[in-house]
Amino acid sequence: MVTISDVAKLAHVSKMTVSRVINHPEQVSDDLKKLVYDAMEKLNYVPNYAARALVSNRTQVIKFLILEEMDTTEPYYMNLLAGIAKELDRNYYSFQLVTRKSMDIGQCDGMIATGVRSYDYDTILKEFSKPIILFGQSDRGYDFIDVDNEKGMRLTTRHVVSLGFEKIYFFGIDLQEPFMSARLKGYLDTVNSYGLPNYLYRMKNSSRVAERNAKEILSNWKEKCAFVCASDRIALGVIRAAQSLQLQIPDQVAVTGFDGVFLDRISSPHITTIRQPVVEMGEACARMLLKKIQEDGKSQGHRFFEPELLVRPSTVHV
Amino acid sequence: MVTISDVAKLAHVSKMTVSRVINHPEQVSDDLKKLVYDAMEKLNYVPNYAARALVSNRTQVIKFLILEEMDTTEPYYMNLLAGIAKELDRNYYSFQLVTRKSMDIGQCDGMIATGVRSYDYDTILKEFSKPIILFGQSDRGYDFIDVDNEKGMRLTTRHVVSLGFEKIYFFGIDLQEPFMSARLKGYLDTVNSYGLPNYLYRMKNSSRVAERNAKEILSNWKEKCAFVCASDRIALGVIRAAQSLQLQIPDQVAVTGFDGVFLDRISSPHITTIRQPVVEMGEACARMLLKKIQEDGKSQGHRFFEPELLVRPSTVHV
DNA sequence: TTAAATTTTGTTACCGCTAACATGAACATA
DNA sequence: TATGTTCATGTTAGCGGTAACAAAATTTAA
Repeated sequence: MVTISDVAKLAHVSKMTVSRVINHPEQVSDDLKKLVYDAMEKLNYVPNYAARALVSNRTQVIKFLILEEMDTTEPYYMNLLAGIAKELDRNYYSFQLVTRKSMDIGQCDGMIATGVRSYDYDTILKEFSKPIILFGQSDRGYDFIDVDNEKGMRLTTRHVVSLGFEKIYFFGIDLQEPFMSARLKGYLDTVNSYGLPNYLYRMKNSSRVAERNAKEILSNWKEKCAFVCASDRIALGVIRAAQSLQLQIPDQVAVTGFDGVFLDRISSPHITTIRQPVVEMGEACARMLLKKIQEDGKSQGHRFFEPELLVRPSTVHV
Repeated sequence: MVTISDVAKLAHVSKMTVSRVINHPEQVSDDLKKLVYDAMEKLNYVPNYAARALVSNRTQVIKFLILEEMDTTEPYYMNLLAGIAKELDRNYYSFQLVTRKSMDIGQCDGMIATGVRSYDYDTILKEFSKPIILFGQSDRGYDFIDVDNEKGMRLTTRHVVSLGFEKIYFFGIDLQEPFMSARLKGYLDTVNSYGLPNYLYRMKNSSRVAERNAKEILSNWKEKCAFVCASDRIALGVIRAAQSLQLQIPDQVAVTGFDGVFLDRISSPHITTIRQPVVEMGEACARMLLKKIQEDGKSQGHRFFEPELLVRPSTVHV
């Protein structure tokens, strides 16, 4: 293994100068810097992060806490994880994937938490003293990253309005959480602004439940209608309901989802949905957390990502 | 932060004795051991893994290399990851999620690789000098973990035979890899053993492609037939094809999948499939890798997990 | 009883790196 | 020329832990 001492020897400088070149290059003269860089290159030097972690009293580990039941949300998280991983790699951090049960195991420099529900604040999050970033909007003053949920739902609702639908059902998730309130608001504001009536339904985020509910509504179908759903999973159920009742998609029934991760493309027909740039959001989470760690826990605020409407055959003919 | 020295002071012993209690307790007398344990408890001592990593020249990091396109396989990997994470947590290891591009970034003590194809051996794997475990069977002498693919396919094929189907299509994935050969063999051996003809199709692992192929076959449907598919994704396509042709599932057309992760339950009807115990397999991967690291790279052989047939409405009435 | 062997415990040095301080050179000021 | 002031570089010590050796305590053998 090549160490800082090897580099120092080859460059005929002290270890400290090499260390400075790496961490505070502005303090070193250009001549020496060049010598050191050349030596590093020649020896293929790679810093030892365990040593650095030891001296700076850090771990180079961050935790990713998933508080939701994972199998209801899997495909979504894999992308998020990929984004987080990408940014962490770049900074020589590694991560631990933890759940409620395993979150206390081992040390870390900070945490990204997702699937946080109201009741988690007092139990899980309060205990945690290291920097933390939430994935998913929060109204408790925590730093977070999320897509602009309200705007996303405005986009889908406006989309079906523009297609001439006047009976527009909202199929939401039965959670009293900020992201759902925002999506609901996006729907309500839009139908109100067009002077259309609203039809609110809230249910478990499950394709079967959505299928059942949609079937009931559609069983005595009379006029064309649209379902704007709070998730692709729910949209999937609605599509199946319409198909089993032999209703034409998208002419008699139009359906929109939310997320744009995986399920929208598994469905047939593909689902018009709001794409969340999940990978980029993962990167942003990691970046924000690393910055927060570096700045000694200073609050980083929040950031909403721009939602993107993907128009697909569940609302329009190709 | 509580260190080994704090414990030593409280227990009135040397640092070394504390270290020994942790790593080689058999070398310490019971009296001192008790003193040390009490002190550790009282102070809530947690070892510093960066320090340990430094002195033992390890990183406490393992990499998880995904060589497949991730969005074709996401749901599967999330579970695998969960399993790996669980076992690593227990051993105070963290991990890095890497791809072809990022695999050289940072150090590690070993790697778990998945989605490995024939051409990867000479390019990616040969370069890597640390212990490595493959997820997915291999015929190149690498240590690996997989489900018993051959047996899994025997189970689904035998299942549809037992339901009275005599025309049984095999919808495989167009990859010349050991796992596919094994699944194919499981199908062929079974139909042969019953004196039934075989019908082989191989295609991209995509529900759309499968849908198209199945539609062609089913468009002039005459007799009841079954499709044993090499993935749930392909099975999903076949089910959609049958439904769009108004064929009754499971009476006129029966369908089985493979994997039992996520997609089997997204489908309607749910898919009869082979459940792979993916979480446990992930744990096993991690355990095997840690053992290999500990034993200085010694070969660990391989392990096949038992596949489990899940019977669902895509082959039988509920 | 005493030397030798064995077990238990302590001391030292070092893993690779960096903060804090020490030194020395270059330049400005009086 | 003597005396600060900067700036660039080197020296020292220590982060928390463990291997290797040394010393002390105990057991065994003669």
